[in-house]
Amino acid sequence: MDQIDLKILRLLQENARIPISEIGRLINMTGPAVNERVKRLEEKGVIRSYRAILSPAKMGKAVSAFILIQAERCETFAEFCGQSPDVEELHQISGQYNFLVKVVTESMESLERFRLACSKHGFTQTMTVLSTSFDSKGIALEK
Amino acid sequence: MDQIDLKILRLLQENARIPISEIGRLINMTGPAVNERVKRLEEKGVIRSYRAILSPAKMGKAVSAFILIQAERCETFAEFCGQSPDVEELHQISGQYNFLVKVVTESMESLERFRLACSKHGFTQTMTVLSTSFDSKGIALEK
DNA sequence: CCTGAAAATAGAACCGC
DNA sequence: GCGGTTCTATTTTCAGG
Repeated sequence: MDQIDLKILRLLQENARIPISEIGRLINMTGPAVNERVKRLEEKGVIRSYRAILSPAKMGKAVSAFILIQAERCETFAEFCGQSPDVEELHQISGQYNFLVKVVTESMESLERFRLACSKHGFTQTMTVLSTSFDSKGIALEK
Repeated sequence: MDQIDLKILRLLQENARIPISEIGRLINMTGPAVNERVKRLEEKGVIRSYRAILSPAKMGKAVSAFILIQAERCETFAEFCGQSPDVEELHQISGQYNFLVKVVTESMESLERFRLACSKHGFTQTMTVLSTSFDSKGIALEK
C-alpha cells in the first residue's frame, strides 16, 4: 500500500462511480494498471464496498437519534435491531451502557415506537439528533 | 419517485459501481432510460454521493469511540471537530449533552489525545466501541 | 421510454522492465 | 513483482423518434 494506492482510494472514496480510466488520467497511470490496483484493494478488503449515499430526508426519514441501552440479553437485542429497518448502526460499547444504536426513522412518532420496543430489552436513554454538522466524512487519507 | 426508482436506488445503494446497463437488465429497462432516472435522482438530491467504503482497520484505524460533550462554545467545538481527521460524524443532540462525536482513530493513545483536546471545550464522556454489529446498513427501501 | 450509432470504458492477454 | 501496449466486448452517451 503506497502513495499511489492512497491517491486511488481518495478518489474512489470521494466518487465511487469515477471511471477507472479517469483515475488513471488524474494520477498518470494507464487504465489496466489502475484496474489491477483497485482489484487488489478490493481483494485485500481495504475497499469494503461501493455505496450510493441517499438523503434520509428525501427518503421520508426526517428524524435521527442515538439510543443508549443497558440490554439484558445482548444476542436477543442485536437480533431485534438487525431486523428493524430503522437501525443504521449498532455498536457494543464500554461503560454504563451496553449498546449504542443509531436510528434513522420517519417521525418522532415512529422513533417513540422504536424506543418503546427497545425499552423491553433494557433501560434506555434517547438522544435525538437536532442537527448533523457532518456524517461519514470518510477516512482521512493523508498524502 | 416510483417503484422503479426504488429498485434502482436499492441496487445503487448495494453496489454503487454497478453499470447502468446492468441495472437496466435487472429491471427490464434500457440503459438510457435508467441513466435518465439516475441523473434525475442525483439532481433532486435523493442520491447524495457515491462512496467507496474503506475498512478502518486496514487503514490503520483500530479504535472507534463515541464522545458525548457538553461544549461551552458550539461553533468553536464544531470547527475543532471539522479539522480533526479522526472525527467521522458530529451531531448536535438533545438532552444533557450538546454534541455526540464519532471518532475513528489509530489507537487508544490517539483516542486519549483527542479526548483530552475535547475536554478543553467542555465536560466529556467517552464510550469506546468494543464491537460493531453493523454500520451504515443503508436506508431501508421497501419494495 | 425506445432504437441505433459513435465515443468512451473495462477487462484480458501479452510484453518489457 | 510492476506497469505499459494492444485488442475486444461492453458501456455510456446522444441523436432522433
